[in-house]
Amino acid sequence: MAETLTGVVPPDTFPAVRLPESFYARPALTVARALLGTHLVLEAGRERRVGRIVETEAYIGEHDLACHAAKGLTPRTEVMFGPPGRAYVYLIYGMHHCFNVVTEAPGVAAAVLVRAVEPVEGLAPGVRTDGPGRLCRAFGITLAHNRLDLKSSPLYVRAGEEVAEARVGRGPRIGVEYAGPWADEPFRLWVKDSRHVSKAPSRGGRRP
DNA sequence: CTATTGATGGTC
DNA sequence: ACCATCAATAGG
Repeated sequence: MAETLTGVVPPDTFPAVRLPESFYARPALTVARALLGTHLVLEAGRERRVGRIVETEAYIGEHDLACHAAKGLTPRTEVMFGPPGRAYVYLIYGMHHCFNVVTEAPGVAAAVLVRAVEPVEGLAPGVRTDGPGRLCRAFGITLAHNRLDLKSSPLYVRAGEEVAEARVGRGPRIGVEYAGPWADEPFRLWVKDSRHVSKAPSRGGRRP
């Protein structure tokens, strides 16, 4: 297996494993589903960190009030208006980073938030990778990775094992209650039998 | 220039 | 339930 060469294999020894731009050039919800089971990879020097994506959320465009692009074209959202297959990384609450992949054709501002991965390689035992902030912390993903092209940079996604439809869970996105009717859209997807899916705060549990 | 606000997560 | 902590955004 390639793993036996970890640490001595130059970056881009296996460029073919990268998902092509055509993978990302589709509606965000389609990409969010297709990303389940794929591998997020970050090569930093001799280190390679890999996680199997088990939870995603789709932000489908400017009309989606939960999507940052609903603010229009700004310096922050510009990358979402650009070509598909780029990274959109932002800082939230002053301390956590969130990693997204840009989807759809240029001009359509949509993205998929990667909310959780299962450790596959290069991640210290016990380090949690459930939750968008925790997985970025584990990988070392920061604003320095914003706008990177996933098909030509050390940060990319490669094909993984298929996830059968029966194993896909679906529900409302987390933390977007401000988005009115869009908060209820079931644009969050996860692998049902994974222990590494983030624990979603229960909505609707609030009593008057 | 100042004010507000989070695609969160840890702690109480 | 509280809150740490700052980039981006809206508004003056």
